[in-house]
Amino acid sequence: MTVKKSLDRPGWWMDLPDSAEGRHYLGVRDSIAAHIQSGDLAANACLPSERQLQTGTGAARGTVRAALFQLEAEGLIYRKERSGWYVSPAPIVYDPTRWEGFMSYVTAQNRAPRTELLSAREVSATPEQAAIFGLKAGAPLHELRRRRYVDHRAVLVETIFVDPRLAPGLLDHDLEGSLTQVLRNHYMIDVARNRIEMQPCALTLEEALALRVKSGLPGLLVTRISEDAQGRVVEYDQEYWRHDALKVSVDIRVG
Amino acid sequence: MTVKKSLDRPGWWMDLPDSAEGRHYLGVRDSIAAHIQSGDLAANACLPSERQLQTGTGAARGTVRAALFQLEAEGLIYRKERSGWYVSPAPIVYDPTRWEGFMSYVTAQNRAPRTELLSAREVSATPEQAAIFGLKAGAPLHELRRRRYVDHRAVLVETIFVDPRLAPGLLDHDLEGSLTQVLRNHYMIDVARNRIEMQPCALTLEEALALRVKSGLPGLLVTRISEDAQGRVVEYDQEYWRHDALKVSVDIRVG
DNA sequence: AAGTGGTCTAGACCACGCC
DNA sequence: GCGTGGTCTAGACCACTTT
Repeated sequence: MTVKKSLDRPGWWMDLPDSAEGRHYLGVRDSIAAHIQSGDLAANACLPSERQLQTGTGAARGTVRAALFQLEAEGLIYRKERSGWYVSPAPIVYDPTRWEGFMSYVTAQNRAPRTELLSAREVSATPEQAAIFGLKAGAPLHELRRRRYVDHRAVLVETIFVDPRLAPGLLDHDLEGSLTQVLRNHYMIDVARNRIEMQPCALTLEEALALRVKSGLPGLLVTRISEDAQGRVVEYDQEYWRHDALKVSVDIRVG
Repeated sequence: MTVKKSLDRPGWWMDLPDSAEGRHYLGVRDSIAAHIQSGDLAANACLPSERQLQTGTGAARGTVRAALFQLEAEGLIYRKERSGWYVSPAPIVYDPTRWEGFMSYVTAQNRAPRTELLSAREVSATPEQAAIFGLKAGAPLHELRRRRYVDHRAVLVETIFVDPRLAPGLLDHDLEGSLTQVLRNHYMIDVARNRIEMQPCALTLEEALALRVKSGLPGLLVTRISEDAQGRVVEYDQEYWRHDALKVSVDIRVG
C-alpha cells in the first residue's frame, strides 16, 4: 500500500521559493511542511529525492538534509533507509491506564495491527531482571522478542520476559497475538497492577535494525511491569516505539 | 552553579581513538558517551569545543557535529546556544495520575523547582479554546505563560487558560507558585478530573526562545484539561518540555 | 545499472555569548 | 574582541534499494 509517487502536479517542489526563505534550511523546512499540511501530500506519500529538492530550492544538499532532519524530529516525515522520505501518518493514541492490548486499541482506531514474533527462548535472568521478578540471578526466564506494525509500518519492537513458574510451556502457544489473552486463557493469570514508564530515547543497534530505521533515531521507551492480584510479577516488557507513532492519553478521576 | 570546565585531566578528549571508530560520527559519539557514562563528566559539565574535539579525533567539524546531534537526540547532552555543549542531568519523574503540582514532585525528588511568570493577561477565546471550555468564540479567558526550572535549568514553558467565570480576578494573585493552590484557597475549586495528552513534538519559535534552545529541538508536549466535580473545565494547560528532562511513570491498579 | 540516501571533507562567513 | 556554535557550499565516495 505504499504510495510511490506523489506527483499530482509533477514538480510541485519547483514552486519552492528560490530567493527568499527557501534557501535556508528552515525556509526549505517550511516549504515542505506547508505542502504536507495543506494535504497536497497524503500520509505515506513519497517526497522528491534530495537532489531534486536541491534543484527546486537552489540550496546545497547538506542544507536540504538539515531541513529533512528537522521535519523528521518533528514527526512530520520519516525515512526508509536508502529508499526515500515519506509523510508520517497520524499517531496511535495510547492510554496506559486502560488494560487493553496493542491489538485492541489499534483496531479501535481503524488501523490495522500486526504482530510478528522475532524470537522466543529461555534465558538466564540478569541481576536486574532477577530483582524485578524476585528471583535469583541466573534463574530461567521466558524471553520473547516481537515486532508490531500499524498499517504495514513497523512502529515498535519489544522484549518481554515472563516468569516460567507462572506460565510453564508458554513458548508452545501462539505468541503472535495478544499475550494477555494467552496468559488468561491458558494460565488463568489476570493482571491486577501495571507499572509503566515512558522516556524519550534513541533507537540503536538491534532496535534500529528491527524497525529498519537509522541507528540513533529518537524513540520512546515504554517499560511495563505487570503483577497479578497476589503481587507476583507476571510480565516485564520493554517497548521501543518510533517517536512519531505514539501519542499518550490519560483520563484521571481524582478523589 | 554551572560547571565551566571539566578538565580533571586536561585534554581527556585527546584519548579519543584516532584511527579506528573515532573517525566516524558514531565512533565519535561512542567515545564521548563513554566518557559521560563512566562519570568522568558530571551533570552539567561542559564539553570541549567542537574544534577541540576535531583535533582530538581527526574528523571534520561536520562529523563531530553529527555525533553531538546524535547525543543530543538521545538526551545525553544539551546545548546552550553559542555557548557550548553540556552533560544532561537526570530526568524528572512525572506521574500524571497523581494530582500533584510541579513544585511538589520536583521537590520530592530533591531537585530545586522554580516558576517564573512570563505574562498574564486576558484574551479572547479562539474557536478551539471555546470548544474546550464550552464557551462561545471570543469569550474572555485568562491566559498565563510561565517558565519552569529544575536546578536553574529551564525545562518547560506552559500556556494556561482559565475560565474567568470560575476564577474572577485570578490575575491579581501570586501566580509564580502552585496554581492549584490558588484555585483551591481563593476560589474553592477542586479538580476532579484530568485529561492529559503527551506527544513528541518540536520546540519552535516562542517555545524555543523561552527555553533558550535552538528552534526545532525535539520536545514533549503535555496537554492537560482539568475539570471540577460538576464537569466544568477549570484549566487548559499546554506544557512544552525539553525532551531530556522528563520521564513519565504510571502505576495502575486494574479492576 | 541507476538512483537513492549515508557519510565525509575542507573550507567559508555570520551572529551571538562571554569576558 | 575572541571564541563559540550556527549555517552554508560544493564537491566526493560508498552502501544499499529499486528497477
